[in-house]
Amino acid sequence: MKRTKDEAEQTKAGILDAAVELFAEKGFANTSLTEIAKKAEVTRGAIYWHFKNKAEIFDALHESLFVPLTDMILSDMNEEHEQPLHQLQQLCVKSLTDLATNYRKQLVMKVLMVQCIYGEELACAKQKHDARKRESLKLFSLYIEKAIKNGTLPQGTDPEPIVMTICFFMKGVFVEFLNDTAAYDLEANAEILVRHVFEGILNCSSGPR
Amino acid sequence: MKRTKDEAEQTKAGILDAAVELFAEKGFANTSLTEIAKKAEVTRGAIYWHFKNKAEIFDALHESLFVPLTDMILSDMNEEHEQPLHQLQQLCVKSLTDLATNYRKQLVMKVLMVQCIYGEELACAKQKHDARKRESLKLFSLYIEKAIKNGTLPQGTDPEPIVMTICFFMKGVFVEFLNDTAAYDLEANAEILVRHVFEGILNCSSGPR
DNA sequence: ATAAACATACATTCGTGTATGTATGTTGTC
DNA sequence: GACAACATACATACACGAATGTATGTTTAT
Repeated sequence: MKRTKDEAEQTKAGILDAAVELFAEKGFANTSLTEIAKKAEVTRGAIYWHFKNKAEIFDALHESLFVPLTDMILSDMNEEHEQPLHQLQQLCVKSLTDLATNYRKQLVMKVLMVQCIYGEELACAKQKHDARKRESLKLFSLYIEKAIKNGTLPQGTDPEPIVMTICFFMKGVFVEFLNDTAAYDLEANAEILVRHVFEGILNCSSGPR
Repeated sequence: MKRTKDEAEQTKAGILDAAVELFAEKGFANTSLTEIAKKAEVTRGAIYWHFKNKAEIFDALHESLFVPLTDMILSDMNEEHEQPLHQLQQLCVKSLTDLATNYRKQLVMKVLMVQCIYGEELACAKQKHDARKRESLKLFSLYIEKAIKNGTLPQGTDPEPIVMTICFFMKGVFVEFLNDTAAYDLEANAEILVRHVFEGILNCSSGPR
């Protein structure tokens, strides 16, 4: 029972859809290929045709998300802004509101950030994940250094604790929000939350106690 | 081969030690009772004697950690402080430095916060976990409301976004630090990090832009 | 003696991976 | 444009190991 090429792509997409929902609900390790097949209304044969194994499904989800993300950040970097800190601040707000309004992204991010454990099986995915993180850390540092040269932050400021603060905070928001999407109105509060942190950084650097 | 009572308690502790290290390293789901038994130099029979199943080992680890924690917080609450926000700030710093200097706590917290997935198997533990979280959320709110009555924060301030900010931030620090303990010098940076956030809250509430 | 504190052995389930079957789309050829 | 030849897109069936839970054996403290 061979299908046409379009139909095949459709079943592959269906498998991914079923997988991401099950992963997000029960976790990667607690989801079997049998369950995925059942939800996608195919057999395990179909899954093994399109993917090498369960880890490759995970990889496909991972890849589907991070390609558009890096594009967004890079295009933002190109726009020279006279207030680098505000630019970074807006980037943070944007990524939060984006998350809050994009259901698919919520599902995938939940799988990647809270519903999986990067052990042996996902070693390959973990490497990519860490690489992405290092990239964004560098980007953050760039913004901060720009702000120091610019004069927004005082000369001689150490960028590292600032980057750490922003990073940790953003991570916390992601994890907590994804853990129970209905518990917080992230879209409404994103700007206030981010402002809290950035005001603190500004205030702390200019006049430490 | 029956052992004396002390010896029995010792083997039970040995099982817990082996379990927490394996859980922290490879994750709860990716660790089998056979591996735990091997590391603890006992057989699975010993494990099933002391624990009903793997979930009960998890539960024991969970319980061992949170009893001292709540004690600490409650004793802190009893000391009436004239600056509630500073009190909360110091509590945050203390819990971070405490984490940074307590290896055992790092292991257990890593298991609880990043190396496990709360599915069916751990439903019981999840309930307790959530209850603890709600408690600490209430406590946080109490501090903030105190600060508002006290005048440290302006009248009419909404406590919720403030609590959210602190919560999210602390969660992020925990998760990121536990994810790679060697990557950050948390003990050295705890105070600066926390100060960033609290300064931001103060500054934001008194004079919003 | 008896029950605690395990070790050993066994049954059973579950998930994976692979091998194979099979029906259908696709392509080249005349 | 029709038909063979082949590749594709799965479904089915089976073999295998791994993990769990339990039943039972064995030793020793009390």
